[in-house]
Amino acid sequence: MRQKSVTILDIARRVGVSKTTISRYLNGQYEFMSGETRNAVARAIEELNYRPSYVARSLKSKQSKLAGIVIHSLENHVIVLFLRGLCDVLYEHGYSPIILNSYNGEALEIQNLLTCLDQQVDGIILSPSSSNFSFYSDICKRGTPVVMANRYAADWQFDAAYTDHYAMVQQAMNHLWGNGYARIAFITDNLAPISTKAWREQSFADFMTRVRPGEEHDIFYLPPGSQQDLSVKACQAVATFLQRHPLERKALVCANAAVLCAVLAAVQKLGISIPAHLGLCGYDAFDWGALIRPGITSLNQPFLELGRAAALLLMERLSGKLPPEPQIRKLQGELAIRESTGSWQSV
Amino acid sequence: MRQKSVTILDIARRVGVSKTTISRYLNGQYEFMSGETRNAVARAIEELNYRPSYVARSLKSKQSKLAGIVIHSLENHVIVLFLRGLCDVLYEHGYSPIILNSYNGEALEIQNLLTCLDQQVDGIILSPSSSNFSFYSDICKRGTPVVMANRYAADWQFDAAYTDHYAMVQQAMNHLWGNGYARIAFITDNLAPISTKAWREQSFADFMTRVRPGEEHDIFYLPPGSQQDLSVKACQAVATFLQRHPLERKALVCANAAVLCAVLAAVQKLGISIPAHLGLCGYDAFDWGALIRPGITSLNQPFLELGRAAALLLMERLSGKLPPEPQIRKLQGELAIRESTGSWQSV
DNA sequence: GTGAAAGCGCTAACAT
DNA sequence: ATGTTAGCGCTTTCAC
Repeated sequence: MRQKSVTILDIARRVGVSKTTISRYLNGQYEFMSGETRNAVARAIEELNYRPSYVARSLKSKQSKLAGIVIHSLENHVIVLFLRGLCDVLYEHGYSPIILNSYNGEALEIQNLLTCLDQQVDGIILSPSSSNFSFYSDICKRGTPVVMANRYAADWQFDAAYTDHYAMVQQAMNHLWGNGYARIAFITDNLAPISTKAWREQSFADFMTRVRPGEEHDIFYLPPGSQQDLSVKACQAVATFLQRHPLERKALVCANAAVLCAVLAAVQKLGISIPAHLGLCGYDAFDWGALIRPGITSLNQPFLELGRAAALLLMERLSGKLPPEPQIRKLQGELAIRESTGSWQSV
Repeated sequence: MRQKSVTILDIARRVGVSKTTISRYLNGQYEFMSGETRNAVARAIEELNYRPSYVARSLKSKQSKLAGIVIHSLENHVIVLFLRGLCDVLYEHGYSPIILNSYNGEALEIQNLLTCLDQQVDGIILSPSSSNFSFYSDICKRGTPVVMANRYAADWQFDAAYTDHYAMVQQAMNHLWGNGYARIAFITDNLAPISTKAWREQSFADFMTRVRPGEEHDIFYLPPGSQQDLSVKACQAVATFLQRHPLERKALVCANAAVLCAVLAAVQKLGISIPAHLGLCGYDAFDWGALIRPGITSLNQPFLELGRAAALLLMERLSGKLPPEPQIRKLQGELAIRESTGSWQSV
């Protein structure tokens, strides 16, 4: 059975003052009481093991000290870095995160946002499942601050923290091209029209247009589907690419970790040797990128910092110290160079 | 500015009934109103876009629909599986998780538990940072149900969901011994005295005592420290083990993923070939265990199911349908067999 | 079938 | 420096 909890009134009675004084004490307004009562209150709180109720507090003051985290998916393991980054700064500011998984679905995402509002969160960090934002503005009208994370659209009127995917892919392209890979292909999947994925592709296309003006780009799309399907399609893509440019040094840039995995499976199945036959650059292949032989060169998003930045942005917004315009925090990723994009050995 | 939200009173006024009726409607007590009013209320709620406030509700009824998740650490990537499992069933039951990271620290863990109580969560799922439970019973006295996850101690008076590590290690030992590995060593780290880690060691020791009665066990302890330190110590351990039994077929069982990584680094540095010179069995090496060449045989904990089981246990406890005695859900892990424990090729 | 009224634990405007 | 009082939005007892 739930123990009857001690309230502000119990403290007040014990000290022999009114609830107001206790409330003031709790809110640090010590200038409104004598040092004597202040001590007495402190002692009573200690003795009765009193803890203020956030629920009662937020009913009145509209401050729940809760932050809603609505996340597109909890499928990818690296997302935990993002979560940790969030937690790091939320805790520091006395906030607790309510984590809601959208399972990559828009309907659930909306549900989750509503749940946040229902629970009276002070602010929301939204890592959206798509770039469709029609509903988000509705939420915004409710007055709860929203920070967009990991995704971005120029016409959003939201604070946002995201990775500069364009710059990341440029970095990889420069590295590959500079290392003598004359033919570079891009391989991506065809999932939801996500802004950041489009950027990666655009970045690739822009680079190729610059270094090989007028030529068609080697770009491959993996259809949505099971891991199995993906791997079959990846085989075809890799084989096609290799045949298309028999005499030149080739490299493949993967648009994300799932695609990378499919390509790795394909490479193994086809008996292709990396980087001898094909250079390979992955995406978000953190620790395991280094464990594999050969090590996989990878574009790594700064997930921890992304989480930190998003949470910090929310905290700043809640503090009211930010100008009213949406604030943007664009973070740079890192190219971890390993053997898979090394020099050409022999075919 | 926060938009003034529509309350139960607004609905009541619009329909021309009292707050009570609306409240009854919200709680599904339709037997207390005419079908007519019932429809009218439904319409008004729809039209005014009303959403009940969980905060107000929980102030009165002590039901926040919040579950506190206090997790020992957010460092390991696989923990996300556990979280997802939790979320899966919490959402299903209309609960939202507040996730609190203890950063492997007992003080923070206590903080987190208090935060849970402060936020009036209906129940807590605690993945403890140690087996020291003196404080937990205090929490329990407050009346908030607690489910222990991932750790277990026989004298805890808590519901619990955890992996049967003893059986898992036995599985690995049987596999190795059956495959002709005559010398099997166990390598673990020396961190917090965690029940589950002790079991793994015990399971190893019991097996060895059975198959090699009277002989000393090959067991190695890695000291706490940086990734670097770990790797140096792992080198020593591996080298020692190899020298100790020059003529026999040898295998190493790693107590967890961190140790496995250190051993992999050591193996690479020492130029040892797996499984030719040394069989290797990891722990919790999920996807990447299969990507590495050779693939790493691994004992995998059922994290997703663990999360599900813990959450389900909490839901059942909250429903009041469970007998008062602590309930235990012991889950079986799986041995994923790959090349690293394959047949002996040559030395 | 429906409503009035008290109150959950706290805050804050307005006294004194 | 401290108290009175009226809520916050909802639930619930009791009355009609």
